[in-house]
Amino acid sequence: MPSKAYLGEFEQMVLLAILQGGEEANALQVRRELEQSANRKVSKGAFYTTLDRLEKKGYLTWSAHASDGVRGGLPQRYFKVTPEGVAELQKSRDALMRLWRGLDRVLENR
Amino acid sequence: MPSKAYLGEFEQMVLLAILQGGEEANALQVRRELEQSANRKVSKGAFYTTLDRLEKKGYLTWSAHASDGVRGGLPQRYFKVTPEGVAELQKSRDALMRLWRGLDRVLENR
DNA sequence: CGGGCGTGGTCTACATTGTGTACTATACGT
DNA sequence: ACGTATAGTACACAATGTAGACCACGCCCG
Repeated sequence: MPSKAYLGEFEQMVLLAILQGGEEANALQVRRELEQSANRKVSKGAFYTTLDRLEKKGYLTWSAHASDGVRGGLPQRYFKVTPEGVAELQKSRDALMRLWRGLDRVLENR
Repeated sequence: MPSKAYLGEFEQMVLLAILQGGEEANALQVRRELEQSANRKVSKGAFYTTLDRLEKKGYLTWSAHASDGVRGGLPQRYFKVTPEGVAELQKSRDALMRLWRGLDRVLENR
């Protein structure tokens, strides 16, 4: 019984930021991508909490890789969006696309 | 002091659905638009609650027009997105645009 | 060679947003 | 008049968004 719920606004962005990193994106990379693209501050709490919830829902998986050479080098988490995650992203995107249709005049930010 | 918070996923859609109705969209119209475009059921509760919250934040305004001729014709609410609302929509849209960039291969739903 | 500091990551509490359900009020039709 | 469909309201609760304090680890310094 797949998802009855929809991706939240932030969840969506997190998933997208992971995809932007290509296969296996590491946490720092993702966080940076997020802050840049969305132009907003992302606290650790917000970030990891969301990540964990997305995992629980099956929209992403992760694995820990030893981070060598870096200060305080703990194992880092590397993320990957599952096909289910991608599917959800598609759904959200489609809906937005439809709702934006014809509103370019209004929404175009120039 | 403008918005520190971001539009939620559903809030965004509601605002967009109003815009789709042109100037002054009436509730029923908006709800229908929403259900169609987002392909999801929208309960009255979800709908009006969100509308009220958006109003409180200054992203929309509304007025009541007598609905003539219809069964049980209560005054109906007509909605209008404020410039602030539009600005928020733009922000969200821009962020998503940036995050989608280059992912067409992955996200294209074919 | 041991303690401070800068890491990445965890936990937890709380605010905001998303959602359904039961209820109100008002005219329409009969 | 009265039942009923209709638009909208009230309220309760679930899910998501968010920050901050915390923890464990290894590098660096003395």
